[in-house]
This record gives sequence, C-alpha cells and structure tokens, in this order.
Amino acid sequence: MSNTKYRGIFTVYNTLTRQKERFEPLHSGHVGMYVCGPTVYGDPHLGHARPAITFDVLFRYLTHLGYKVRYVRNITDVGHLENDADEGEDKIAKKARLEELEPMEIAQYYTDRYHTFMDRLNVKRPSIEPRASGHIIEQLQVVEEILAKGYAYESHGSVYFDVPKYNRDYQYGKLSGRVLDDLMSSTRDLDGQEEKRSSFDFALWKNASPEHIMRWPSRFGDGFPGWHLECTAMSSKYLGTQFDIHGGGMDLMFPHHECEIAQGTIAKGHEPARYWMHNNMITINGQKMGKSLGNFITLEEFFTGSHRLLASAYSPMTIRFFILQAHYRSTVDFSNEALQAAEKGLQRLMDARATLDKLKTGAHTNYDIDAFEKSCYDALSDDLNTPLVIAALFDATKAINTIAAGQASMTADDLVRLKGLFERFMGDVLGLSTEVASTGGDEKLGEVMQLMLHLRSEAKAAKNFALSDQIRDELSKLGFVIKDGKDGATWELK
RNA sequence: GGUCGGUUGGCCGAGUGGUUAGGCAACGGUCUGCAAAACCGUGUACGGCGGUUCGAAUCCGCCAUCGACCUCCA
Repeated sequence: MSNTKYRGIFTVYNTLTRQKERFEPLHSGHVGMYVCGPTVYGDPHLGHARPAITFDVLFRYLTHLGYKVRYVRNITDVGHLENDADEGEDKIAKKARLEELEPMEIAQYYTDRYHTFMDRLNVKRPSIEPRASGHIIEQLQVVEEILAKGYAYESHGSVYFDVPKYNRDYQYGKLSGRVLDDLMSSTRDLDGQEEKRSSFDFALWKNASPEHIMRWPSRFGDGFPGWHLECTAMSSKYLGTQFDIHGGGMDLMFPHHECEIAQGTIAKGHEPARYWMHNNMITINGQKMGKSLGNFITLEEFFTGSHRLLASAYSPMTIRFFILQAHYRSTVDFSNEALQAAEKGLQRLMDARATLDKLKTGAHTNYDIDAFEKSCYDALSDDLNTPLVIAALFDATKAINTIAAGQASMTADDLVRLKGLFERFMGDVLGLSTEVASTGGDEKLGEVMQLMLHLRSEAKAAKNFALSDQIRDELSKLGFVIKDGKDGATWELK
C-alpha cells in the first residue's frame, strides 16, 4: 500500500545547505539513492548498523510514499590504503596475508557476514549492490575523463586529482564547510607524499607496489583505484550523473564525499547528488567506539551477549528499535541500561500488536484514528523523525490496551484501520518485525499450551494454588510467559 | 589549532518563543488467591551568566563542558 498524498510534504535535512528542504525528486515518481556501504575486511559491527538501518527506513518510507526507488549501496572490496604509522598498506591485502587466503576470499566471507547480520536486523537488500572490484573499467574511465579535463596528473604510475586547481574554479569543501586555504595552513605534512603536488590532492589511481596483491592493469601500470573513485563510477553508472539522495555516515563527509563531489563535478559536468544525508555516529557508554579503545562490539557479540561490556544478549530487533528511538542526526549512546529499557519498550509495542488481533469491537470509537495516522506521516515527513513515530505508536498502544481492558471501545471498521496503520508504520516502514512466532507458529504447541492453561485454570477454580503456580512457574522456566486477563489467560514464548 | 555539533527530569530521548512528547525506572491506586501483564494517578526537566521579549528551556552574546571531523573508520 502506498500513499502519494503525503509525498509533497516530505522534507529532509540537506547537509549541502544545512537546512531542511522539501524533497522533490529529479524525475517525478522516481528516486535514485546512493549510500556508502561497508568495506568488507572485518566483521560487521554496531557502526555498520546505524547507516544501514537509517537508510533502510528512508528506502522503506520513500517506497511507501509510492516512489519507485532505486537504492544503490556499494561493497568496497578492493581495499583502501591503511594509514598506520608505517607505509600505507591495503587493508584487504594485509588481512589476506595474515590469514593466508586469497583477498577475494576474505571479501566474500565478510560480504556474506554483512548480509547475514543485516538480514537479522531486517534491513532490506538494496536494489543494486555493486562491488568496486567489478567496476575497475568504469573507474579507469572516470580517471580518463578527469585527466582529459585537466584536473588530474600522472605521477610515478599513480594519478592524482588536482585539488588546488579544482578549488580555483569550483569550491572544494562546500559540503563539510571547509576552506582549502585554512586546511593548507593548519595541517601537517605527511610522509611519502612527494609524488603529490599538494598534500590535499587525492589518488584516483594508485600504483601497486610489488607486494601489493590486489592489483589491476592499466595504462599507468599495475595498480588499484583510489578510495573515493568507486562511488563516483558506480553511482553515475546506475543512477545517472545526477541523482536524488546520497547518504552515509557523518565521518565520510570529509574527505570522502567532498572528493566525490569534486570528481563528479569534473568528470560528469555537475555535482552528483542533490540531497546529501548523513547519519550521526554511535557511542558506547559515552565514548566513541574504536578498536583501540576496547569497546568495539560486533553485531554477533551483541546478539549473543559475548562481550565483556554487555550485561546480556540483545536481539536484533532491540538494536533496531533502539537506533530508531533516536533521530538519525543525533549521536546515540549504547549502554546496558538504555538497551534494557528499549527491550521492554519494544516488547510493549509487540504485545499491543498481538493484542490488536484479539480486540473485541463495539458500537463506537473513543479514539481519533485520523489523528494517529497524521502524526505518523507528519513525523516521518519531517526529516525521518522515527522517535516521534514510535511515540505515536505508544499512544496507540495505550488505546489498544485500554480497549482490551474494557475501558474504551472501537468499531470494527476503525479497528481494521488501526491494524492497517500499525502494520504500515511499525512493520512496513520502521521494519520492526516479530522475532519469534509467539502464539501463532506451531499449531500443536498451541494446543498443548491451551491444555496447560486449562489445567491451570481448573486448579485455580479448585483453589489448588500450589498446582496452578507450579504450572505457571515451570512454564516460565521454559520461556513461556503467562498473562492472566479478564477473559482468561494467554501465553507467549519469549 | 581549525571546522562543525551537542549539553533536557533517576536513565534514554523528542520538541518548541506562551498550551502533555514518548519509553524505561520509581511511588500510590485498581484488578488478581498471589504475582506478572494491563489500566488510573504522581514527578513540573531543559549546562552557567547576561541580553532581546509582555513572555525563553526554545532567539542573541559570552563562558563552561562533552564530542565528531581535520588521519583508516559507519
């Protein structure tokens, strides 16, 4: 189901202009969207979850609004320069040598891992997921285009983008608010940059040293593409030289996206994206997550609870919900306390969704369904304000529970609408799916549970509370939660 | 050092020039054999100091503080 009625009011914060703007696609009814994907040299971690979920919701919402969306998210598998204390070394190549595997084997393994964990977070796969290694030819074409326009130069088998020249004719740094002259005067010189005319020039093509095992032939010699180039080559190939939305983490704003703008402007004649959207970072106990800080938590560790900072395991949906409870442009801090609160809140929402199916209808409705619908659309259309949508869902939850408690009522028609809205916003757009088939699922299990509840209620009727409590407690040990209500007990499997 | 962004009640986290965010936790009550769940009620928060205004937590200035980026990073 889609709703084109709300298309016109969708606003997004555009990093380029530093303000919210009404979203209007380049081609009516169609949206092209590019998001920087993972570098597949390590296990997916919390940092991967934030942009994936943020732009997943954007993808879902635009689709819901009735746009035909082409969502492109790349896989970086050619390795990028690693700037450790010593010489630059290709990340993937380094890992490969350590584990004595073919580089592509590493890339494939971590790509699969990425997919597995994103699937568990209920992140939809993009429309196209291009690999950098599969687009070497396209990247070399971009190099040629930039060389032909005179904004790049060859040096020792590498090709560099001429940033000072670009800055004279255009404006380098407009996205991140940097001024090249300021940067020049305040940045230290790095070693090994004598090949470059300016320290701010960046590689379009990098010469591969003999020990560098990820390499491709080119007219400049064997080498590999520079670390900003794939996005320019692949976005223009699949979305056109200008497209609607470019997304990614805030940390990519400079220099990565700045370089993309420069490359696109020269090679393709104009800036690549009209709206730039950046998600903020995550912190752990108020501290930036980083390998050196010892608070680097992979998604697998989260799902299994196998990290010393975690008091317990947290389900994929808890993490998704937790991330969506904060606005994407705010930092979000992970702590056990906050995660446990999110876990309970999500449970309340899930319970309400299940209750919706058991609700008895009445002659009139005490609630304003239209207002609920409107607040959901208003929230999402205001730069994807997922916390407000969730607040609206909690308001609806209260209504559902009040009706279930027999203190308010709802007509059959309104109930159908409310169910539809719940599914639409909680399920389709926010992507909060039910993790465990609770009361549904196994038919035989349901029958057995009905039998257990029946025996318990007979014990209660006979005032044999020892037995009824024993049934409840034993079931509880097995993970079944028994809830006594006005019309008898219900159960859930946690 | 430069650029940018935060600082909201016990915790998380929206928002806004004057009217309830929401969740979690806490407390009181209803229901219950008990408990859980659910429902009802309670908290009057916006870093500090000035300024603008009839009125600011919301706008402006200064200060404090935290963080991000500037170097691989989502």
